[in-house]
Amino acid sequence: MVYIRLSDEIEKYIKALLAQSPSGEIELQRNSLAVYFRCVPSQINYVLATRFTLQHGFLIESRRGGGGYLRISRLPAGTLEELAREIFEFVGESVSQPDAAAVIKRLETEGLISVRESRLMQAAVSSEVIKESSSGGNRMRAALLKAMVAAVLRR
Amino acid sequence: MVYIRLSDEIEKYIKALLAQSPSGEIELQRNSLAVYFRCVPSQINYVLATRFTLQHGFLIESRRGGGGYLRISRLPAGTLEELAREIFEFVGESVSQPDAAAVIKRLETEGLISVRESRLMQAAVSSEVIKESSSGGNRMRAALLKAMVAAVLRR
DNA sequence: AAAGTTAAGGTCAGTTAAGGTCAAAAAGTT
DNA sequence: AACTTTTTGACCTTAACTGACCTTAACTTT
Repeated sequence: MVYIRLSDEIEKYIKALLAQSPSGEIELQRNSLAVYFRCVPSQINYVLATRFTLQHGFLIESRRGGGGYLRISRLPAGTLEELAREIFEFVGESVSQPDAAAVIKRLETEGLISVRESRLMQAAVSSEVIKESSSGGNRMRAALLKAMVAAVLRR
Repeated sequence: MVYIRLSDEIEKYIKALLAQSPSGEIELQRNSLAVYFRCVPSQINYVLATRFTLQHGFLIESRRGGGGYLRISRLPAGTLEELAREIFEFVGESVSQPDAAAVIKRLETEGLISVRESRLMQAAVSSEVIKESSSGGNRMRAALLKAMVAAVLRR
């Protein structure tokens, strides 16, 4: 049971830092973080790329060279309508399962949908469900996700 | 001839673990289990597929890759859940759109799901969504509906 | 000022560690 | 014998992690 995923630890650490920051923004150095977690620096990039994307509601800015840094900011919550529009834009004709999951998770953490609703939607876009429909799973999932967002949106 | 069926042993083992878990949910690794029972890993999938389905009252979630796991949860038992079980039974491998709609409507009038959740589910099983996936829409819808009911059910 | 050095962060391909799928062989049942 | 269930193994996909190599910026030296 002791499968400590380094990536998960780093994710938690960054989120804790963010939670403590009143501005919702932190600045840190990739190398220092890597030293702290005794890992290779590119591990940090992996974590950022898999858990702190725009879809997850985060913005990463950085600067190279001497005195370089990573700035991670939590994007401010919009209204359900705004977010929905963004999501429609992003989803387009096709979404992967992880992207869909990130979007739903974001809706939940923004408090726009309940935990139950989140689970509902996650279930609907899960790979197990999608693979039942032999055809282009991603295309189908996109239609599904959009329809569900629209449903929650409806007054 | 009292041959010991490996699958039965694995089933018993998992159920014992579940019984000991206060949350009704356990997380384990397929490989470790396979090593424990000295069998091929895919044997675990067989057991899960034949004895831990939604109809049996279990929900399987999993994650691949490094640090992957199998999460097995027992769906809560009670009168409400009886209904869910009935629905799984009724839905089976395939449902029409009107049947699916009726099922959802029933869940709503029984007070088991909220109006929003109902709309969510209706949206998901709507014909427009389903026909996006050219293949057997009814089969797909069945899987979808079952997964969603399970999702709302889960504690 | 130009060149060199050092201190960052970025990319990407490769390795390892999981779980998933499927079809065929084996075992058991009727 | 025919049928069903179980078991196996070859092959696949995904996630985590690593290291070699690249780019950019600041600092130092000539």
